[in-house]
Amino acid sequence: MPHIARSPRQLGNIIQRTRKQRGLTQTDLANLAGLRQEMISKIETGHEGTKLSSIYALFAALDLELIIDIRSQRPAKDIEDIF
Amino acid sequence: MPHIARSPRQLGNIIQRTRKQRGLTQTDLANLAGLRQEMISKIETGHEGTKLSSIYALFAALDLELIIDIRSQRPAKDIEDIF
DNA sequence: TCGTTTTATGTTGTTTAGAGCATAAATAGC
DNA sequence: GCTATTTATGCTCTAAACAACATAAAACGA
Repeated sequence: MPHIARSPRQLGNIIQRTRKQRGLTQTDLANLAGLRQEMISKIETGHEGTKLSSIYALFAALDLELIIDIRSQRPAKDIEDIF
Repeated sequence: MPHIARSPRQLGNIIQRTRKQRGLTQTDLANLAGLRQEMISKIETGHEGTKLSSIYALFAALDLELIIDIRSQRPAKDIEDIF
């Protein structure tokens, strides 16, 4: 199921949730993505300055995909990722 | 219609296309997003090092939304954003 | 074609990401 | 509770983002 990431904070939450679903620690994920554990920690807590390359590295490691859409009026269902 | 951005390059293409649909120049968009025209140029051509904050600023200005999904087997239809 | 607008490129200075390492804080298991 | 694991914080250093300004290159319109 797709998740809307309206902020780095929400993006971090989604990454964290996915990582845990995969049974990975921050260190595991860091190794998979070629990053460091400290950076995963920052990203998961909503770091604004993260680079695109880091995000894509994480997505590849977690098998996630980035989709862009028009911020239209969506079904109320999507009020799920608020925090 | 949603677009998959599998790389900064594709993300840049989507941003550029949306900007033109809105009838904006790079300078217009830069002003809207609080960035500089040179940066829009780099982002649209696929700059890997762009910061999340810049991407979100652009998305807000263009009324775009970021969605995360599992990179599952999608309908072949989505072979549209390849370049 | 010429002149204008738009986009790409280049430079310098400042800020910050991220590596690498240490360690503190928090969490989980017993 | 205690211990081990995991996550968060703090440090220095190097590389790179971004602002700001200039200007070249490209695209557009009469």
